[in-house]
Amino acid sequence: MIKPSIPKGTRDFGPVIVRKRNYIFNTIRQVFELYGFQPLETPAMENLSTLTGKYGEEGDKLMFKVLDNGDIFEAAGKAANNKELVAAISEKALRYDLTIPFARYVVMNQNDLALPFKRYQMQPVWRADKPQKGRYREFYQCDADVVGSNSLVNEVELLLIYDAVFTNLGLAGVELRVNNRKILSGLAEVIGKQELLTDITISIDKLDKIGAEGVRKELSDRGLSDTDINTIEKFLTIGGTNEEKLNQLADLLQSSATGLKGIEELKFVLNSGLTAFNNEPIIDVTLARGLNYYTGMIVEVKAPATVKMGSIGGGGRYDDLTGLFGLKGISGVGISFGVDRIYDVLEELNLFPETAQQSTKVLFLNLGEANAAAAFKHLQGLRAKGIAAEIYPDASKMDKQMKYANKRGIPFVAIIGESELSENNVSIKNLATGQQEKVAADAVAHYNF
RNA sequence: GUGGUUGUAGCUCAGUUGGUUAGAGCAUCAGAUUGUGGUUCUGAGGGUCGGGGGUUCGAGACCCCUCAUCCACCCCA
Repeated sequence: MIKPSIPKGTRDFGPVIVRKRNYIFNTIRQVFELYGFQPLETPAMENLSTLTGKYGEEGDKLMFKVLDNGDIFEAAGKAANNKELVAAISEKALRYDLTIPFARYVVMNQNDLALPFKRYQMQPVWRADKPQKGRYREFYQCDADVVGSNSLVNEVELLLIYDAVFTNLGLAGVELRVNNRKILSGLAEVIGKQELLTDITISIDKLDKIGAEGVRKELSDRGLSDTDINTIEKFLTIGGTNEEKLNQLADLLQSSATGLKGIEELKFVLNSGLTAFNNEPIIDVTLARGLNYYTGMIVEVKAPATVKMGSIGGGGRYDDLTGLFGLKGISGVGISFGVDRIYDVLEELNLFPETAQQSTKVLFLNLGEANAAAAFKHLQGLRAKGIAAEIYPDASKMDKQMKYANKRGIPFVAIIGESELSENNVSIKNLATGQQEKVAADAVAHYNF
């Protein structure tokens, strides 16, 4: 006998969990649709050539490659090294994220798409990472992106989507943190070390984790002078209200045109006057985000301070994403929801509504052929009214059927035994209260389950 | 890729300095109960102690290898 198991870093989602996950997916989807985003699905596999090189060296390593069919033995023999071997025996790989397939789609369909194109996509992606807490080899991403528009109105709309989704999920106290890559570029410019921009952002991004001292040390290791580090430290300690932060930034970055542009952009996004937020976005100058293709606004959503959880969503503007596939000059901006983490937060704060956890409302007990036949009429009547109802398929002992209802979490049991059959009524028992009442047969469809 | 943790029943875990037939709770099944679940009582089934090798009169325990697991780092969602 083989001991059943699933691959490392993958998960089964049982009925209870799928329901709760769907509640999150549905809430997000509903908001995406309300804001005019259109659904897109792309294949689980992409051509290896579409994906390689798009996520850096690390990404290529973490990509799941799909073995070619047929005789790979012969092809493998001709390979001289690992890289050639992979090329010889694999031409497809599992989707690594949703953004690159989206870019590929836009380029392939550029003649048919009405730009700006607003799409959302909720599908699993795969990474051959070493699994650990909150980190899996198969996980879902929920992205919404706009391509083909430089307007900052898109940034505002995407922030509103975050605001709406978390409001609809009943998750109060989330923090929408925003920054702008141009501000970080401006900082590097002011220091005169533009070539170290990536190193600077990577270090700054770790401030929460390793503290000011840690950042200092890392910056120094990456080749920055004490004067540079002092400037960066001054930058990192910028505080106060959004307006005060913007003023301090303007002061610090006055010699950088790029930096000032970033400040202008942030100002617009925050004070567009277009609308009001439930969760007002907060400027966080230390926000950097790892991906270095971002070029404008960047955003990250932090879970309420009461739960120990990092980011539950993030995104930003990137220029020229489709340039990789030969379509230049198309700018995009997008956001992403971390569904697994949102799930954990809702679970911890007990925020899943009852309706997200219930399936069948009524179970009709099966007490023999004639009784079951009577039950069937009620079943169809209830289903027509949108009430989930089912009958226990076997005429088992009553107590077994009751136990089944209990275990399934079905709130009501309907009993049609000999006496009910002759009296033309149904006994309906509420399993939560233990109370039971007889309801006339023709009134069952109107019963308040 | 680096460092560490833990592998014993379906699940969560006990198991003393190495010593007879490896235990508990939960879960499962049956009965108490031929029309009433969630509470209670009685009983039953269920384990090659992750796998392989070694030390020993004797290994679940000690040693080596290996596999799996979870956690941290790197990186990321």
